[in-house]
Amino acid sequence: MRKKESDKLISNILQEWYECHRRILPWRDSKDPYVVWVSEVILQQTRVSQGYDYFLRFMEKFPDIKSLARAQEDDVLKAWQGLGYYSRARNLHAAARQVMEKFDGVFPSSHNDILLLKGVGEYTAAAVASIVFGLPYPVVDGNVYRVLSRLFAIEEPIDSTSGKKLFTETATSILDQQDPGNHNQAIMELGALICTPRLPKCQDCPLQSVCLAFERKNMSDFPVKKGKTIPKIRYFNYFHIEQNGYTYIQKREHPDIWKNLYEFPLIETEKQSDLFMLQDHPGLSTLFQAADEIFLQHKLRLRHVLSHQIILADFYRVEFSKQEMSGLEKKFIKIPATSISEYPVSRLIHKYLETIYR
DNA sequence: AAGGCGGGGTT
DNA sequence: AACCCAGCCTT
Repeated sequence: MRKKESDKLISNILQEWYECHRRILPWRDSKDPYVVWVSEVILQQTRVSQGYDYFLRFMEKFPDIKSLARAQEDDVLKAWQGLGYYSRARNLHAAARQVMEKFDGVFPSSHNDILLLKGVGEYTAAAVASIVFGLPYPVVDGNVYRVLSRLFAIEEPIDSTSGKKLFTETATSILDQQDPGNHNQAIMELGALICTPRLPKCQDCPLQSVCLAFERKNMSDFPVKKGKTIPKIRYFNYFHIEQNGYTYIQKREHPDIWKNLYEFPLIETEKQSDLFMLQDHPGLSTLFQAADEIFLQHKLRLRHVLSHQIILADFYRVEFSKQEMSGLEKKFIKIPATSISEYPVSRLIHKYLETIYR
């Protein structure tokens, strides 16, 4: 299909605007695939302002793909602590080892091979392929959905299979084959700075004169989305033990929130529990097998709001009638209380520790 | 095709 | 309070 003149015009406008208005960012225009890859993964579902410092610290701690591949997963997760979507860190780490083993330590340079890496989907593969290797693949992220749906008044839902296909085709049609990397960054930057979700800055937009949504004054109707997820409420009861300067933690290993992060011993209940319900809870004696008597003291209640879950967390201090609690270290990891800061934990646990030890 | 996975900023 | 962010993976 021959590219239409209007498509070339749009790309030219985008790139001219980009040249003047682009932000200076540490990963911008790097031709090191590792740098671009790490930045793209950090920026998945994450704003630049939120990921910026994480990127700098991550690159300082893991300067190249070898150092990342050599690292312990715990250390990678620690560098990711607080950023969320921790599968990104686990996959990034696994993919670094993939590159060392399957690609002999050289980051793959074809779109197909990049796509084989764990945690790399269509978006990230297109971003790295175009920005680093100059390959003509269009990025289709949240920014692009927004810009294109407004520009062409596309009412197809972006969270449908047909919609993804249509938007990818549209992005392909306007893609600058000569400089796909610059074009891709330009359209994303416009989405981030001008064509924002609410109150888009149409008065500053270089595409105003060719934007259908602007012409119809219905920018807020785009993009169309059908699904909305209702957050699920969960009740976590954490048990904080501290004996002789030691505390006990465990690793969340199930496919659930915060997989492979650390936390205190936990009982999750169907409903909100209180001190008395937990004292009699059969799970409590199971959790601390050998204990004769268990004394609980409620310390803190935190409401942790996420986009797909609301976690109501109660924290209890635990003491036992017997001084020596052998057997506890069989189920849990016994560590000096002060060294919990060396382990990757969720924001929820972090908030608790901050409150208690302040 | 649908649901799960974090945390924080903007309006 | 609702929305959504340089998405990906599993079921």
